Amino acid sequence: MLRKIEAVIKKAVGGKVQVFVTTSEKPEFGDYSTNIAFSLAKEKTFRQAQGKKFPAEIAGDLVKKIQNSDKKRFFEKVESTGGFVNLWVSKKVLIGELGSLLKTKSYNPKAKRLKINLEFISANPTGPLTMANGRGGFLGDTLAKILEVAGHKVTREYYINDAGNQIRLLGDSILAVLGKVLERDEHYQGAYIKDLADVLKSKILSSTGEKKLDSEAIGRLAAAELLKQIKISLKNSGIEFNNWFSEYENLHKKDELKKVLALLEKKGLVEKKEGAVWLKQFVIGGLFARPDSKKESGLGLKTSDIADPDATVGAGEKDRVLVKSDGKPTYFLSDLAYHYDKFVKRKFDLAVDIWGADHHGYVARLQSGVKALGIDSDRLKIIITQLVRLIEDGKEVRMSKRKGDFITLDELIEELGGKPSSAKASAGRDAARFFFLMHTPDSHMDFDLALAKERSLKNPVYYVQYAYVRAFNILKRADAESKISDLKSLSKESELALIKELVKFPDMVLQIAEDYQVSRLARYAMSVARAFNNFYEKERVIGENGEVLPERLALVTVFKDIFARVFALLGIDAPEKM
RNA sequence: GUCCCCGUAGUUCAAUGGACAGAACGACUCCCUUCUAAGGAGUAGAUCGAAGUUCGAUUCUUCGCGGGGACACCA
Repeated sequence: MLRKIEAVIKKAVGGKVQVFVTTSEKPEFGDYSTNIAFSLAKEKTFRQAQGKKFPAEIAGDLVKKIQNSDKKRFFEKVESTGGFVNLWVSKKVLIGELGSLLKTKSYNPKAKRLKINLEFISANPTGPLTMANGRGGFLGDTLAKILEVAGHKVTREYYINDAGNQIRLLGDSILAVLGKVLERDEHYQGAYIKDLADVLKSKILSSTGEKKLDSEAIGRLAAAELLKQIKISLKNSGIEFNNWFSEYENLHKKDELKKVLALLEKKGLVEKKEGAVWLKQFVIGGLFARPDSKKESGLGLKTSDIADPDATVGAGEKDRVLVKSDGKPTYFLSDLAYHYDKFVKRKFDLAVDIWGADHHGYVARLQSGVKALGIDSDRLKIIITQLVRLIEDGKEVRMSKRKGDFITLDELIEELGGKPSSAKASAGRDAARFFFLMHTPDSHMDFDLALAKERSLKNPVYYVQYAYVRAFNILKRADAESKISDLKSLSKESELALIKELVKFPDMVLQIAEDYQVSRLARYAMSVARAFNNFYEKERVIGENGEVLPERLALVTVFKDIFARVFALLGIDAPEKM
């Protein structure tokens, strides 16, 4: 819709100006508005042609131009106030838009279809998924769905760190429980380690001689076991993946790390010193120099949401170890191999990584490492989700995965709604999902579990779902057919307001696919629900004698259809009763 | 010490550089002979401070002041 309006205005105004239209926040400023007069006032060529004018004057001229060229009555009203041009779209256009919206599932048929690798959660298989993993998980899952309906091909990937120190440590931790090695401070602790020891006990104790399992082998067995549990948690949370990428199987076993190392050596970017192999960060003149920090990223992402490599590269970045003096590769090297695999071997146009805040210092390193491999770092977007702090009795509770002291995702869902196996399973999932999706990843959230539990009935998700239930009930009771064209006879304020809100849906999807601000969708759901509840209170669809008003029934039908799509993207239930 | 994120209503959070800074919860007033009141209508209530850029700054820049996080031959 935004693009259609922009096109109409551009045509009316003529010339080559960029036209940006936004939805208006207040009814007196129309349905949509544009600040084009302000931009024109500054424009050099415009000044030369028309002389210096104030925005308000220009806006007045634009209104006349638009009115004169709008023969088909696209707009019902065009006004200017304070330099803004405010637009009221005609009912005919709105209804036409809704009609075509109902018929389509793709909101951007003309879009360039990008092949996107979206990697999220990727929690080490050394313990259950935590509440914090849920934040990135819900974000990734919904972002993937939005990118898909916006026309892109998305691979949702979980990177399994099943190689390296932490796997040996996991195996060691289990041996410690079994009394085979001494307990150490750095061992993973918590009840789940004891459970794993029980499960793997006979396998470990029966292995002898040549086939005796070492820490790493045990760690790998344990990791596989934990991964099974992680997959169950993901299923309960409604988070889907379609690719599981094992570091061990796909990179280490295939010698991909060595290949990437050889590539870097060939480029002369590698140095051996102090018994280790290093990646030199500043060897190519200007390669990592700080470019214009104000430049827009290709996707129009907000720099505050996407860690900006240019902000830190050059300032603190230094040589980094790729291979340790004991001959083992660092995590950095395997990450480079992993991203080389994404971009070069699997040919993704774009890789989006969602990481927890504890990794944000790593962003610059990986970005410049990817650059060193000769890959345009604009193709790698890293989204950082800030920490979720758990508050209890007004004080922060420190969570540590290693110490086994944390709230799992399963526990969170259960607290908010009921056991995953129960009939009300989806309630907790929906409450948790909506809660996290409402907030931007930037916000440092304080999460008081007791309060969340107490307030779970006040969670906005129920408000949103309740609106859907109301619509469903009307349709069930009415038991009649209606057509989109029936909408024409609607004229009440609450009816038109709802139509205008519904029409925004595709714009919303496309905008999020551009700027990744997923929280907009949750907020949009709330405002649509509000518009519907308002309509519901004021106008009856089924009269007191049971007669059905077809035009209102049509509106309810459209609402239910679009709302179901919003729910699907958010990954929450569209309930028929509550 | 260096770097990153955050600072908005009593609370938890919103706001592509736009108009009178929005919601939810909480507080206070009203509204159930009506399709589920898990609802609707209304009232009160906020941009950490100081400069700067701009026609216009919650947003961008710089400097303070608070809170959180990261700075390994860990992952």
